Amino acid sequence: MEELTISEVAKRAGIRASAIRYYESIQLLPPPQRSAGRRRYNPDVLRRISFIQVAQAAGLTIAEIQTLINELDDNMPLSERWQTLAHQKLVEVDALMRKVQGMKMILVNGLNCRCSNLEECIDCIIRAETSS
Amino acid sequence: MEELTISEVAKRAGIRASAIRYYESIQLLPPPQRSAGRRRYNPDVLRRISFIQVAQAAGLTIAEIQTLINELDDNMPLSERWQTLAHQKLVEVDALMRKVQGMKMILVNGLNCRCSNLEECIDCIIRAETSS
DNA sequence: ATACGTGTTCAAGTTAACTTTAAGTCAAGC
DNA sequence: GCTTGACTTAAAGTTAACTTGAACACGTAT
Repeated sequence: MEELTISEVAKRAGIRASAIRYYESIQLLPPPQRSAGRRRYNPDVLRRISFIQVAQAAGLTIAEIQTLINELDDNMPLSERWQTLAHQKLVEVDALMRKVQGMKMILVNGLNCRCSNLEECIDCIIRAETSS
Repeated sequence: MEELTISEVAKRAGIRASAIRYYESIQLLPPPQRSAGRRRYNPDVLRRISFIQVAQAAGLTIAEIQTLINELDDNMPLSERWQTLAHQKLVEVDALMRKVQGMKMILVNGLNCRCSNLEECIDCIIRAETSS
């Protein structure tokens, strides 16, 4: 079992060493062993980091990932906590989706804009916006 | 022509007075007249603010809205500048849309998760993620 | 011995778009 | 004359998720 330096872990995970130290400082990663003061990581840490990355990609905040991982005193199984969060987050993500679609509509309207001055254009854009 | 106080403008526009002062400080809004030191607004300012709000809803940053409004030395017509920005922004918004869809997929997978511990769940989630 | 590369900690900086706070001004009502 | 409420400014604070900087330690190659 080869131990990894922090920069090796960073490289393999595709993040910066400073991010790893930050995760450790907020208890998202457990403190690793040290050799001459330097961190030495078991390759298992890479799975942990992958989890963090997937959770972030799903829209969970670091704070939410923390409670997901660290609430050991809570006897709810992990899958249940994950599902609870996934449920909440799906509501947020659906709202986000609608917002992005709204953004797109405004922009597409903007592409059809033929106004020559600000006053005119303001009315044109607002008309397009409120009529949709 | 009734002039409005800053709090009346704020109320009608649905923003805070501090936001209006901020917009003025960064030249997004022109400095209004003063009466006894207090700002007095022509109701026209409400159209300006609507424009800012629509542009923000379209995903433009304040900096982008600034260049859109304030680049008067540039002889490109407003509609053209707006279209250039809309074009760029549509690319970003499409990327955002794909990201949000990715978020949703991860979350829906999460709802099917039946893992009982972290190790198992990490693998389960990452498997679902990488197989999609 | 010394320079180098990589590591360490802790505090402060980054970004956007405002908000909050502190300290002071002003007109009107009592 | 004094209180009240709305206003003014400039500077500092907010949020998330890190990054950067300063000052120092360590082991290895020269």
